[in-house]
Amino acid sequence: MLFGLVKDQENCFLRGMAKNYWLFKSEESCFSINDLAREKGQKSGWDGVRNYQARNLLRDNVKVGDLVFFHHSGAKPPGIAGVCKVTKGAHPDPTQFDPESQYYDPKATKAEPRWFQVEVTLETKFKEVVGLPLLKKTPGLEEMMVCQRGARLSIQPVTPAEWKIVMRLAK
DNA sequence: GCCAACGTTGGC
DNA sequence: GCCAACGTTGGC
Repeated sequence: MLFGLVKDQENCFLRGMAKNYWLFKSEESCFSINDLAREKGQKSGWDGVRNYQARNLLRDNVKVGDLVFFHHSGAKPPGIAGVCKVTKGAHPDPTQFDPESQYYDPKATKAEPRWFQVEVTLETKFKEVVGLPLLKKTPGLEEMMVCQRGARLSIQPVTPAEWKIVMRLAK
């Protein structure tokens, strides 16, 4: 399922067609869309991803120019808060080398980094968060990964059709 | 706070 | 390589 989607997107990329779409999850209390808005240039490295499947997507499939839904987890309600754009492709996540960081990984070395990040720049903050309950009851989003029970992956592919529907909900 | 779902670890 | 135990995520 996931593999199929990623494969499609890869093909898309190879054919030089439209950009890919993603959903990145962040705990609202940890790093919210407002935090991103306050960053210099409204951009930030998407650091702290410590899951191999998500890491692989970041490293291999997320490309400059791709568009990303900024999703707040742990919020009331959880939901999509806005859109950002990938402005720099995969590079080592610096927090893995920082003993002071909560994301420090003593097994990672600069020669062989284990974790990667991309840079995202804020594009749009939605007037209202598109809440997960609304996503779940919207026709056409039944298969959307974030709507699935137990879908913990923090970097998720989004289909163009799903993207369009969510953008319509945001207006 | 509960708990389901999922990932990781480590003994064997 | 299996699988039980444990830890984490994240909706509710």
